[in-house]
Amino acid sequence: MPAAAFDIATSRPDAAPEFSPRQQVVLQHALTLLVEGGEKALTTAGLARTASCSKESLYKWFGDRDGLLAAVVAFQASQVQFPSEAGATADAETYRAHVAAFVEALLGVLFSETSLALNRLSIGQSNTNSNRLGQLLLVRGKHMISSRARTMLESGRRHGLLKFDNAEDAYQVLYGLAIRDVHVRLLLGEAASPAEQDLKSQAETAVDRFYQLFGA
Amino acid sequence: MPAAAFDIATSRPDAAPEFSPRQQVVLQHALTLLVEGGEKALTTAGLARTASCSKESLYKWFGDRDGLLAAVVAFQASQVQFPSEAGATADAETYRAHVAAFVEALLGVLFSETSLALNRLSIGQSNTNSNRLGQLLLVRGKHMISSRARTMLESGRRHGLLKFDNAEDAYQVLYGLAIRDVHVRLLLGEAASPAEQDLKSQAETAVDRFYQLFGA
DNA sequence: CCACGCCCGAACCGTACGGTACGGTTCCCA
DNA sequence: TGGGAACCGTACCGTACGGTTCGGGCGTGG
Repeated sequence: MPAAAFDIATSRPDAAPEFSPRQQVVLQHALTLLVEGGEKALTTAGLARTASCSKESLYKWFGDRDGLLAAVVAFQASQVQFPSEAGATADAETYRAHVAAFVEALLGVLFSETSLALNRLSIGQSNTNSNRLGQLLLVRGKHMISSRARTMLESGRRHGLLKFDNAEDAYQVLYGLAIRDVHVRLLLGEAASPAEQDLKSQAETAVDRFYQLFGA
Repeated sequence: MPAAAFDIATSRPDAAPEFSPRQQVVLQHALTLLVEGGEKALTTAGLARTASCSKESLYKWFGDRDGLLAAVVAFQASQVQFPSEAGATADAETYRAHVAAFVEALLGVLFSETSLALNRLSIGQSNTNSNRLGQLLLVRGKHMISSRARTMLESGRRHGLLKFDNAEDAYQVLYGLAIRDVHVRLLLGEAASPAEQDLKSQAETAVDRFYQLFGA
């Protein structure tokens, strides 16, 4: 076993994996294969052919197929970034707009084909491999977003715009109002309805209802 | 190809598949294997050994492995049933209790290991096989429940207990308030927190918030 | 100019698993 | 009692894919 094999499980979640440019190109190809054909479409031979690299290099870089999958997840997670919260002090309207923009961005990420493909992959593997992929997706994806959301909501509370006891709880409600069962239905392969594709208005109504529950 | 191969895709969704008792036993074994070890644990040879039947019978009954998986989904869907709505006329408190009971039952089903295993399976396969499993799960599972929920909510509206424009929309909100992102987190392999395991209180708070939004 | 390292492409190996074939047993029904 | 249907257990086949090995090309540094 090469010592340089990719092992995200033991690395710090905030440590950047720092893939080489060549590796990033290969990982992007892997991502494309995954989005197009699901997990079974991502074979080592197929990726080597598509990305014009050798299987030997794949195994040198990523250790084994599981390492490759983990690298794909980590790579894509590193690509996603949310709009950083603008100035901390803001009036009620712009704050609410910030919240709506956050929700819209969240919907945009979760409903993207890339995110769906990676979620399908991780969920499909979640009862094998001691579940590395699921943990990875949760830590690098959901938990990052959740912590970002909590600070946003806490800021709203400090400014007297929102009222709640538990920021995590409030975020979960916001999430539920926005996502409902659409995420799971998309994961199962159902196409989004036209109304569900209008992310902006979806976000608006979710924030409307959120303010009915938690507005000060 | 045997003409009797199991093909749910062309059968009416409300037509009972009617598996023979022997087949039901085998399907129950298959379900157990799936819950314990995920999809890769369900091999034709393994199932034949576990269920003490021959691979030849499996192929005669279900056509091929995909037919077997579809049969497992259909079988389990036929096992789940919700508490049928009690008397149509009810005062406000018992109606609200009905809604809470419905939500609690919904949580109980969705968070069960069996449901999670089948959802993982269907999601993992959702970009192959022209997506039979996902369709099956949606039609026999989610859509059934959703239609049941809509009639329940419509009844509440007729009795002047709830107020909304679109029953489907209202149900989606109720779903989102109750499930939030717990379902996906469980699908990804994260363990439920103690609070999340208290289905009754989870359902109560969800219904509380639902009434804040849609109570008459 | 040579040596070394990196990498590509292709051939190769082992295995796991889907699917099939077949002999033997049990049970039903004429 | 004979024949057939259903079924079990097992052996078998083909293939796809993860993983390894090897030869050759290309750039770099001494």
